[in-house]
Amino acid sequence: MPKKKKHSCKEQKSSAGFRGRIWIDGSEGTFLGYGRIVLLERIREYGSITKAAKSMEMSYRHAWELVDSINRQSGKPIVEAVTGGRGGGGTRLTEEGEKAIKLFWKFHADFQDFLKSEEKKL
Amino acid sequence: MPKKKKHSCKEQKSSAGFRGRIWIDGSEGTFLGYGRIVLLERIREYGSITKAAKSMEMSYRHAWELVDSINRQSGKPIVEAVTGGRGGGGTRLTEEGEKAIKLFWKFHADFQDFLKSEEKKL
DNA sequence: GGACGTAATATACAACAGGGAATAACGAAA
DNA sequence: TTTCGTTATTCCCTGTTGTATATTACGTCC
Repeated sequence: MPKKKKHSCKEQKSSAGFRGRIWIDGSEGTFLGYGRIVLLERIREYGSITKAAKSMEMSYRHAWELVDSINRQSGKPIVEAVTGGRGGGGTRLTEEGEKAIKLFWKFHADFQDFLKSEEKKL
Repeated sequence: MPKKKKHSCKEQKSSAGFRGRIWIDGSEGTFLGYGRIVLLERIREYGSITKAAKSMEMSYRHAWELVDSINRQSGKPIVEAVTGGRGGGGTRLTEEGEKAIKLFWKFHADFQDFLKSEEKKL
């Protein structure tokens, strides 16, 4: 499992001076943000919270808390964990999770466009 | 000096699920954000970092560091401090500071519109 | 039944941001 | 010269946040 580039705020940064961050809120505050989305994608890729966390240089505990927060705030489960069994189990994304990721990236892309348009106004 | 409402993230929150925060970047990272702008406006109102900080329930130390960061990253000074003298001195906004505040609020208003339009797309 | 690797959970530890308090410097006004 | 309230600066303390570590639970495969 190769280590992937750690998420940093710079990935949110536009070329010029205007910057920002977006989230989708839930009942407990943040429901989905950039970091959580990356985590979900890594879980999809590795099928394991443990491996996903390691690939982001994030502690398992933190990753698990994020996943738990996401699931608690979603009507339908976003990720489903299997414990025990061959390989010890694992975690997979639900169809609802895929839809949530798509929704966030659309929001994110629109926001990048917004930042660009703001900078053009200068 | 009456205590004013402390800034909280909720002031950034839109009615529905889409939320976000914006900043204007400088050479050291954040140059102007929501909290810094409120601080500048309080300084304009009170003519004093001490009073401005108290009105926001922010420590003087923190307020001074923010002001210092703002001035360091701006070509022209944003706030000018006078030390000593009757009343101990004070701090006032420069014309450049006024322009910076206007610029940020415009950016902020555009962003609020953006959030609203995103929510309408749902 | 034992091994394996993961989820789930608790506890202790480290790092850091920010708060609070203390102090010196400052300079006009009385 | 003394007074005054502010700026500027330092030091210590605390709360929070996340890390590291250890332990238990789990279920399939050998």
